[in-house]
Amino acid sequence: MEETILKKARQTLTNYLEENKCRKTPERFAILDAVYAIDGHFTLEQLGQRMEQDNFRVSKATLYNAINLFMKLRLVVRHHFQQTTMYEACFNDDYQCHQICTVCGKVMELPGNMLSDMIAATKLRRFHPLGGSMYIYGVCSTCQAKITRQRGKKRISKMNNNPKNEQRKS
Amino acid sequence: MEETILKKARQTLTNYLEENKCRKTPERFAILDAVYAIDGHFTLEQLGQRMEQDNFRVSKATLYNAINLFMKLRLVVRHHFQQTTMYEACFNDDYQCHQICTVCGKVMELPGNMLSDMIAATKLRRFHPLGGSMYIYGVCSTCQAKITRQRGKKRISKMNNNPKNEQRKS
DNA sequence: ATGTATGCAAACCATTTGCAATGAC
DNA sequence: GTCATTGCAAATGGTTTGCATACAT
Repeated sequence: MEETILKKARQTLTNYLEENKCRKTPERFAILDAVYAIDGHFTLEQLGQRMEQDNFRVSKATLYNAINLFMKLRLVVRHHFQQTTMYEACFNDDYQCHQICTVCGKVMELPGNMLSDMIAATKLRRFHPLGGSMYIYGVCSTCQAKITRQRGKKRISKMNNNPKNEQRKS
Repeated sequence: MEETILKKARQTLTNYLEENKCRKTPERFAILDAVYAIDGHFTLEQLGQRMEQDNFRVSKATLYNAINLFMKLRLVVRHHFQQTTMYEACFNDDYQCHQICTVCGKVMELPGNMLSDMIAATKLRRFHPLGGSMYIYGVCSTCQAKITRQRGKKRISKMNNNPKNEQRKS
């Protein structure tokens, strides 16, 4: 995570807080720092743990409070993957693409610019777009390979079709 | 909702159940019928209510059981809008686009083919896409108009920036 | 007859809310 | 000093689970 990005994110937060007569509490900035220190997706739990490691304990209420604010300011996005909720820092990166394997649940990130280009090219009448998320579902190469191999052995293709297999967390 | 679509969806379900030695229970088909009888988004609560109106009561566990299966078969998709979870029938409509106003929370559906075209055009190395969802966030025309009007009156632009305003359900 | 699916209630996880105490301004 | 923000605990909403019963096969 680049230094500059964090600095800009902090500035965005500061601007908002000042503009709206909100308080610049140490918690808010500490949480923002933690968010931007994590690379990639994280749960709220993980965020809290990370902060404790840095000797800064905050309540869940405050975490949610801050995260909600950050989402509003588009400093953070939330994703609902299979059974888990994941957050992600997203400063200056308003468009994100995710590739999700419906068999193993693995999530891959793709460059967001393909999405922004596409939205820019689309005529959205009477709507001013500010960002977006895209989720592409399918089968990853690893699972595809497994399936092909299995199909070779058994004719009754059960193992990759039974929904119960994937209703549990990995 | 077209008759044919429901018929095909039922066939997909039948195929799956037979293929996987699952039971063709009346509940599963009744739930599928209800899902496809509803036009657009619905909550699980609403789905249950709709079924009760049709004199077919099912437990929540069974509703979730069926819905999870349908999601797996891509007969249904789930969306997490602001504070509520909404489901949607999606047979033969594997790509859906949603336009979400970040001010009032209104959700508009857009034709999914723009998304499928785009994904088709993208080289996803080593990934076999089966469907996708896209969410475009921004400000709708109504809210845009309100904001412009407000800005004219007050210079302190607070009303559309305070996150607390939108954390409540409309 | 067998074992899968259902219904119910309890458990669980993510998130919000109410309220008293703290601290930024 | 004032009021927004925090922390805590309780409440809420969505979803899953465990277990006894029902029923599709």
